[in-house]
Amino acid sequence: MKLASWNINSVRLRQALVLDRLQGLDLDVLCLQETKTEDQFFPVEAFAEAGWPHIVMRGEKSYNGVAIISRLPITDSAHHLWTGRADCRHISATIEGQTIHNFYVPAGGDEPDREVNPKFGHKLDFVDEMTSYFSAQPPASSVLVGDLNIAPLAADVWSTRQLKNVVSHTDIEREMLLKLIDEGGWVDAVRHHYGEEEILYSWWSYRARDWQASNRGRRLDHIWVSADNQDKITNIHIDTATRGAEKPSDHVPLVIDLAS
DNA sequence: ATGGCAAATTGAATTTGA
Repeated sequence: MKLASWNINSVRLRQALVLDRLQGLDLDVLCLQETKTEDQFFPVEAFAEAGWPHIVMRGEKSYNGVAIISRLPITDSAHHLWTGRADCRHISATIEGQTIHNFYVPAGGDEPDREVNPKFGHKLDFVDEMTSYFSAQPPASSVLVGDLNIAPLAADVWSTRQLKNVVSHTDIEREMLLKLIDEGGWVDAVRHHYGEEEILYSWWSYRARDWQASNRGRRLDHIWVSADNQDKITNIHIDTATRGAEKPSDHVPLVIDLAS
């Protein structure tokens, strides 16, 4: 199965780009985040006509939103309300016996202090709940993908020193994400493939004059697999070129090939 | 420790992202 994760930053605005990448990357499954579209307006017909008719989504107006687009049948789908909120930050689907979890973890606002910034508290609570959830029911035949909004390793950011107090790379977030991987029973498939030293990014800010020249990226998007899937990883690809598309998302697709 | 931007919504300014 060839599966990708991509924060699309509006699926309606970038519908053509999604179709282009589905075809160009020859994907079986695409997990989207930040679709920013209510379910009734999701462009299901366009994807179905192109050969990806199996779609589950949870969207809302303006914010958040997740979807799983597949050319293989989806035999089950579910979601969980993390931190008790009905926001659209998680959906799961079963495809060819694999349970695929698609997450959009809260960004966390600007100030890395939950006392003055409730959004940061929400983010920490969200990750903490994910840890409890997966610790209690260790994943098997599972894949977890998404925009987790945390770059855990030094080689996941352009400057670990300069981002030390910037939300997404603070010590507490880095520790909590590594704890979630460890206690939740996951393997970071991208690091398993590339090692811990290689500099890897999945997001480049819109604010740079030239994203490629400044290259101040962060690895905020992730693909993890359950331990029993570890030896089934046959390839990992970060589709950096997509950041240079016309009207791009600020995130790029991450792709995994998983042997059946 | 940013910020030179972008998207969606409501009606040119605000919120959110990271």
